[in-house]
Amino acid sequence: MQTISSPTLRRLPSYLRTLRVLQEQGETHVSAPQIAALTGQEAIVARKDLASTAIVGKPRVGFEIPALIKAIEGALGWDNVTDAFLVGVGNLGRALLAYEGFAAYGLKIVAAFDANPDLHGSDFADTPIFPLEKLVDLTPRLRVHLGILAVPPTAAQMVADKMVKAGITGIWNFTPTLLSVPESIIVQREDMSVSLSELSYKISSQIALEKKETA
Amino acid sequence: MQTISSPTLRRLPSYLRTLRVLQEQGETHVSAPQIAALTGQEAIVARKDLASTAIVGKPRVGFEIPALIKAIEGALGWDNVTDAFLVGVGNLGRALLAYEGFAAYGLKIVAAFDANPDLHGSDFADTPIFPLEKLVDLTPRLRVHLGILAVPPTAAQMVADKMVKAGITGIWNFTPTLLSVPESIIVQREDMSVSLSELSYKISSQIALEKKETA
DNA sequence: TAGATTGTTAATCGATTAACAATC
DNA sequence: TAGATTGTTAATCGATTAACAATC
Repeated sequence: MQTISSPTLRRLPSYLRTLRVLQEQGETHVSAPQIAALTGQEAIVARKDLASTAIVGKPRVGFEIPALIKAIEGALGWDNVTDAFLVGVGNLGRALLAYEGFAAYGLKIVAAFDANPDLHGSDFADTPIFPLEKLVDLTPRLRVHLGILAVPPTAAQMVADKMVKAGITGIWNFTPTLLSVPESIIVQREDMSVSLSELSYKISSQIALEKKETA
Repeated sequence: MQTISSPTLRRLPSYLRTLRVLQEQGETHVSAPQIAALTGQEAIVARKDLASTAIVGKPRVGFEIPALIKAIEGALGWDNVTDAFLVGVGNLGRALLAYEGFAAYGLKIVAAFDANPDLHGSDFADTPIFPLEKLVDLTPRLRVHLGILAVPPTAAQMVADKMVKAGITGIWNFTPTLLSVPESIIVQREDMSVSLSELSYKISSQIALEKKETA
């Protein structure tokens, strides 16, 4: 199995989204240049990205949409549903629990955990909320391998430790904290400041440019 | 002014966070290798990144923490507060409104907008919520240049058009929709599927590897 | 057939990493 | 002074982009 580069992985979801829309519209085939136009990419980029999923197309015709959807889902591991736990039912946690789009990514949050006793036993967005102490018990019982970390930064490492102890193999970290975990654990950061820094830089560069032009 | 590469921009926030912690702990100086260790980077990466902010350090001693913080904030445009609007007070919108960390990034959400009349006139996290129709009026009056888009995908383009019409120059897009806006408008995507695709791929690669080893 | 699109190889570009002299 | 760290130049690596023959 060839490996897929990170930039390609980050572009595949928008192709997939576009393909699903096209399929709903009754389209049967699509070309790489078409996908590129619909996702704001260069044609050569889309062509290369699709190639990395190992699907083959027909010159002049393009790709069969159902097969291409399957190929991308397969490449991303979104073809079978992954059960996940969420820890931290604050504002962000609730936003994640309520987000209906995860199903399209093969992700299902089957349970949530929080330290606040007032929440225990209740549901949010049809997901039951358990005490944090139950995490270590329930993870192996429900065979969950993915943990979503949405707790305050101060609790992040402590909860990550619990997740590792429980047998979680992947952590989606919505906390700005750098986690120290065993090497075998996969950690994916989802840090808004990372994205905001790019935006701020571009905006302040633009403002600096405008001032220069005015002067 | 030299430009700062995107990978560097994406690493600067975690350096900044670390520096602020060190400052609170009473530290006065820090070296690039120290910062690297605290943020999980290679020493050479941190050294190069810091160099791109144009700050100079002292061999053997490192950098003065207050000066370095100012340099990074300045490079990112986080040194003066940017006022922003948020449109879409759903679960995600509320999570963003309640997030206290934005202040550290020089970002302040001064008003929110929503189509739902039940919300109009009320506050969430001390931020007033206005009808969507007020957006075009209020943007120039409050001199806001940054819009945060947290509406359902179906409304994304329509709201983006309104933002552009109102005079917004930068859009932080939490929607999976590809926006069509004038070239001068800066759009930053914050798409969870992008991050999730990397994580899913790594997890399914790991599982594939384990199966291979077992076989 | 004609020609748009694919698959693939080569060229370019830019970021990462290495190397090392300067210096506090 | 000795040596850790800086600033900077060079080498490496990998992604993007270009080029083009194959093909439906």
